[in-house]
Amino acid sequence: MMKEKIKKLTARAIKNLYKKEVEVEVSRSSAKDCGDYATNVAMAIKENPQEIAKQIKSTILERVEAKNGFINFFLSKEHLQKQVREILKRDKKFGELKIGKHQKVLVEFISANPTGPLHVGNGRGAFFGDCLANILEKAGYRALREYYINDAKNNTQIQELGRTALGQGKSYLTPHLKRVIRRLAPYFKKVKSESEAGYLLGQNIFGDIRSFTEEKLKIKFDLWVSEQNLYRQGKIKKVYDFLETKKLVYKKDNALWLDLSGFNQKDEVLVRRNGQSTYFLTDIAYHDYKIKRGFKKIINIWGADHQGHVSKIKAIAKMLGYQGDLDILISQVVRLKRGKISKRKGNIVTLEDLIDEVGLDVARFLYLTKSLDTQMEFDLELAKKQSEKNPVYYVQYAHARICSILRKISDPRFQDSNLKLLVHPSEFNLIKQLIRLPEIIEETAKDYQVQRLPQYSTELATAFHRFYRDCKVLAKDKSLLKARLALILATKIVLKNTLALMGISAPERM
RNA sequence: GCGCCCGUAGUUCAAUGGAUAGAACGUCAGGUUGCGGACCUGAAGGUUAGAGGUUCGACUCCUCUCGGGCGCACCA
Repeated sequence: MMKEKIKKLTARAIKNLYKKEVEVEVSRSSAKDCGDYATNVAMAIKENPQEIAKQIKSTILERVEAKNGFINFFLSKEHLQKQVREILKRDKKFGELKIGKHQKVLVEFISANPTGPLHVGNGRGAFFGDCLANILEKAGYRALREYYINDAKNNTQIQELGRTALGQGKSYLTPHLKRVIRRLAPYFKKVKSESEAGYLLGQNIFGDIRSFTEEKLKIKFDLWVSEQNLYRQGKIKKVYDFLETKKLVYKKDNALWLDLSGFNQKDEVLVRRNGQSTYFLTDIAYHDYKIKRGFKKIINIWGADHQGHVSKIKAIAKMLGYQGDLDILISQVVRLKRGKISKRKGNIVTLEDLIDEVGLDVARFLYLTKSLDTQMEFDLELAKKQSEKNPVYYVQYAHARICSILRKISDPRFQDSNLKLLVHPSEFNLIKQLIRLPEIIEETAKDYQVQRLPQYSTELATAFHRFYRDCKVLAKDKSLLKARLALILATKIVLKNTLALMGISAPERM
């Protein structure tokens, strides 16, 4: 990639001049008239930027300039023109990187409890997790999407669910829950205990969630890990024994506690007075199971209400000897314009309601635009209104526009296009946007700032719409037409790949 | 009280410690005898909550204050 080449060129120049080895940081130029890339290395090492700039020469660079202490790099026209062919050649693979080195990464997300349908808060983690997994795959990792099901018969919430199913519970019955219970009524008659009933009900609710995520959210999990299975397979007991041999377990008030003082955390109960394991113990077992599967990275995406749990699970990972990276991301609260979302209150708006209202593409885009750790407000009415005039459609329209032009071209061959004919500023501007995709993927795979994607897609679409205004594709000149045909085909590829990363469709007509 | 997150344009949100803090929507003013006007151009709109500090340079890092959110269970 460009950045790497420029880094090397600059580092070599510095080595020649000053005989030092330095780490050069190269970024996109942020200001106008400052070229395509820039580095602040001269300021960092307190040397003369002009002196360094003069030393750098390459065919990919038209010129190198020092300005305000920065060194600015201007890509050469030939190099840019060539990139169009590169994109066409790589097609669906354009943007793929090798930085992941085929290492296994686990992305666990949603993992909502079986208390009802997914709400708008779950949507955030859902789309974020799915998109992040897409990006990691594109960056060369092997990403596994996982949903953890809290379905154990031993689980207090499941038991409460069972009481509810048997008509003895005191929790609020959502219409959804009522429906499921009615559906299962004949089975509850045969059930022996509340935990059996709860388990049965839980399985059904998870079944609903599963088909909802697959069919409506278009998210395919690779694995649904069941808490109850962890019990069945003896994983809970095994990890408990491990902690005990480490002498980290002690008894107090007839309960068994985990000593976390070594990690500067409050101790936690593992086994209650009544003999039942806590969620904390099963979660340790679950993470042990994650670790044992050999992931280089483990990414957990949790809701804001689990934030207190983060440092504890990180401590646990250390305790269990995990060597990879454990990243726990907290998705901050999603608020509707009126009131906040809470499962305990009755009239929550479900994720399904939202998607029915604005459509999946719009929903995905609106969620993804915001950084995960800012609280976001979701104004349903506004989203609905915006569904007419909407950033998603803006991007999709660019794709549809290209398809519309393509329909008018009888001979779609582009292999012999003379790309040197692409010389208009709007053409260069468009190409410069196209070649950003690999950089976007690289950065996002590193820092998980997924909101970069919708932002980029908008900028890409803008570059295309401007090109469309300035340059007629269906030109009288046959060779010019061919060159521009190649350019719009490349644009189509990049738009499609970008939208695909977000899980958004690329329509041919709108 | 303690811990984590946040405070940026009228609104919703961006901005690897870098150059003149950017988009979208909204508002106002314009544009095609053109491949789809779901488009394009321009304008107005900011003391980045406030005060200190760190440094060549701070929306970004540190400290304090104010304001909002979320945690702090033998719930998950």
